[in-house]
Amino acid sequence: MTTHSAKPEDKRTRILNAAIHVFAENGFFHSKVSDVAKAAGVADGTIYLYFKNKDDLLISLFENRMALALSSLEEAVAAAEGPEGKLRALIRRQFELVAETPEVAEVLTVELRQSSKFMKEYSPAAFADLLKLIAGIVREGLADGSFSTNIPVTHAARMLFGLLDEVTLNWLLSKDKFDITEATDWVVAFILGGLKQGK
Amino acid sequence: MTTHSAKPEDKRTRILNAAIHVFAENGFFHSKVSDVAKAAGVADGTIYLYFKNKDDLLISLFENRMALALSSLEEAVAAAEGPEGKLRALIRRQFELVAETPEVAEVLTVELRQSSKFMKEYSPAAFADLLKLIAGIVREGLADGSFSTNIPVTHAARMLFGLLDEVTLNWLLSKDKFDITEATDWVVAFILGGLKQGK
Amino acid sequence: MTTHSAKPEDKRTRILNAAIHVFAENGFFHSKVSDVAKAAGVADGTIYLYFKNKDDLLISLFENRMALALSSLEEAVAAAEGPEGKLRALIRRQFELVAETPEVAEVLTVELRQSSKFMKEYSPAAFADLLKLIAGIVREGLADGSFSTNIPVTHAARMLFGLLDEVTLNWLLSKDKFDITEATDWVVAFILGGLKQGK
Amino acid sequence: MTTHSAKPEDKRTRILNAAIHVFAENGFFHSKVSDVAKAAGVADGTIYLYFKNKDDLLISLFENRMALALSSLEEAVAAAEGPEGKLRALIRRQFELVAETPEVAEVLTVELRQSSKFMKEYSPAAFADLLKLIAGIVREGLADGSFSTNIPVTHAARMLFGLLDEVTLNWLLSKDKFDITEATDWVVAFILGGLKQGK
DNA sequence: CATGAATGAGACTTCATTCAT
DNA sequence: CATGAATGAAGTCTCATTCAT
Repeated sequence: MTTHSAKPEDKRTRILNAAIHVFAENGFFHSKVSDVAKAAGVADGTIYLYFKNKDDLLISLFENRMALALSSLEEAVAAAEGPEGKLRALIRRQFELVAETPEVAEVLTVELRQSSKFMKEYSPAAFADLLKLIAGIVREGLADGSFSTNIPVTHAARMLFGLLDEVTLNWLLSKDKFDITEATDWVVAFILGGLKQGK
Repeated sequence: MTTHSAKPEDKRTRILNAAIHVFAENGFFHSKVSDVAKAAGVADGTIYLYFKNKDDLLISLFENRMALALSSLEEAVAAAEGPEGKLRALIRRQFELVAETPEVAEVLTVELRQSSKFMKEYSPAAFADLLKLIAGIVREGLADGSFSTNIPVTHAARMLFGLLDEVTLNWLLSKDKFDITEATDWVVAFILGGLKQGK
Repeated sequence: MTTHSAKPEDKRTRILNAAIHVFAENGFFHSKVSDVAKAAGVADGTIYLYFKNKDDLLISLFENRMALALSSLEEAVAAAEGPEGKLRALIRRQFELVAETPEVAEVLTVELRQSSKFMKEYSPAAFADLLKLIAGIVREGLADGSFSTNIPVTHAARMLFGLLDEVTLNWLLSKDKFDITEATDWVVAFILGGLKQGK
Repeated sequence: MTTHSAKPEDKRTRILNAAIHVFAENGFFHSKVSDVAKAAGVADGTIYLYFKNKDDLLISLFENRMALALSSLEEAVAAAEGPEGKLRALIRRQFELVAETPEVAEVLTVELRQSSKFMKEYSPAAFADLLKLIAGIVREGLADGSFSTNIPVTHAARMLFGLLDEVTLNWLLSKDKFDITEATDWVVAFILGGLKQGK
């Protein structure tokens, strides 16, 4: 009756997964802890055995999922050749992730902004790492001559992130989802050539 | 005393201004209606004479401020020459607005995203108009040969918006604000030339 | 533009009439003073020039309408011959009044009970007068031998009132209103002969 | 301590009992949910674990108490012989119930009328059953010749109910309560013989 | 007299969190 | 470890009443 295999970790994960669903559906503020508990199939009080409070649940979720996303992106980048290839791989993988787990993307995209404002101090480590990943590619491109710009690298990285972020959000909110491959092409083209590409 | 009696509009405006402050400071969900009332120097109940409920206050605020921002941006664009000039004017004015009224920018940037998720259906008309403004410039540039890209115009416009949006957010959250003029230059450079500018 | 003929009394009456409508529709507790004002075509504050507060409005309304109803009932009774005739006249007039002004009946029937509980001490004078009117008929009937009962007259009067009251309420709440003449016949028959009439 | 742990039903019942007290004392509209909670010895929020809202509390109370009263009345009627005996038993039991639990009677008598107006559609099932019980006795009396009237049975039943209801209310509001036995006698006499009894 | 914008006390209700079992 | 009934603080909103015009 009781599966002994259910390690504590399992339950923590189940709660996080449930939280993703619930937060993606209703947003963090409109979500009730008891909804998460119900979705996770645990009692309300159980949440508090694994998380300090509701905020901690959101933060843990960010950390958990951003780390996952980041490593997936890093993996894709690592497997690609050259700055342009890496950039394309990064963007493509990002869109793949979004398409595979839109609920995760929704929470990360929508709630993170809100929260990083509130908890002001808070900004998930993985977020900084993502910026670093992007910056690294840009830096590499500048070094080997693939890219050429005098925009400070960190700012360029942020702009790239914002661009991806917005396209992601747009995709999440749109009814008739556009095609990921196409999206990748556009974004890469835009990033590489700006509005003067082909020139 | 100065102006003989406060017209209704005055009070509504005062409440909206107060709401901007309060929402920018604490975020919409952490703000209490009574805080807005206090900041506006009116009784709690007075809020409800001008707005249906707390949500309506936020929506009204969006509508009001986005319309103002939009007309300012349109004005700047209208005064500029050529697609590139217009693009630069748009971006520069955007950053000027952000620098002048960071609280407004904060609410529009942070809360709007959250809200466009919840009120899903809701999206301020002015937001669509802003996208149209951007798209118009891009289209003009494509027509006269200033720009050249095969990215669909609406998607390009969205990407431009996301890029601006993110840079804005980054500026708002950063402690040591970067210089607007520089920001304008970077962003324009990035948009026009992408990472291959100069090539 | 201003009809000078609108004597203060007119406005007071207008407010009372409006209150009848509103209270009958929504009940006293669910009715807003501003609804009454709107229905009366006056400003909210004007209500307070004629009535001390919301409760006073209800009380005044009771007094006003019960007095009207009472005098109508008294008139009907006075015009009738003999105890039986008077009883029948009373009952018939009661039903006529109910049919003519159901809203008034509704307020008097439904709200008065509630109120006589709250305002415990309060009980409109006209109500006592109505009981007296009924008691008088009973007493007259006992004196001339038309009636014969050893129930104390005041209690008999109360029972008669309750019976009428309930039939009235039933009529008000029922969809397919029964015929007044028939109702009169039944009630008179019941009162005169009880369940053993004809015996 | 006595009974090991309070079953949920216990707490629900405690709240209902508290509500009776509070509503009888102040009336439904003037009663605060927090007053009921205080009287029940529970937290405000606990009320909402057992009842949807304040209105539901009142409705549940009606249903609960009317059902109890009805079964008591039915029991009394069942134990009596013949239509007259049953009628007398019904009336006597009604007055006994009122004397034993005047607060319950007060709520049922005063608030029910108000409510059946508001919640218009709402009318407790037990109320209809009570009318059926009365109608059954009348019908039985007509069948065996104990009673004789050409008033439609359902209307007769309603009149009987109204009569009882009013006498009950009168007793509740009067200071020097009359004697139940006498009241039973009067009412029975009135119902059986009308004002012409003895004839 | 009349207005109606403004007030602000207070009610209902929600829900994060606790803790006895 | 897990539960989920209970808590009670806190927030939104209503509306009777006032008062400056």
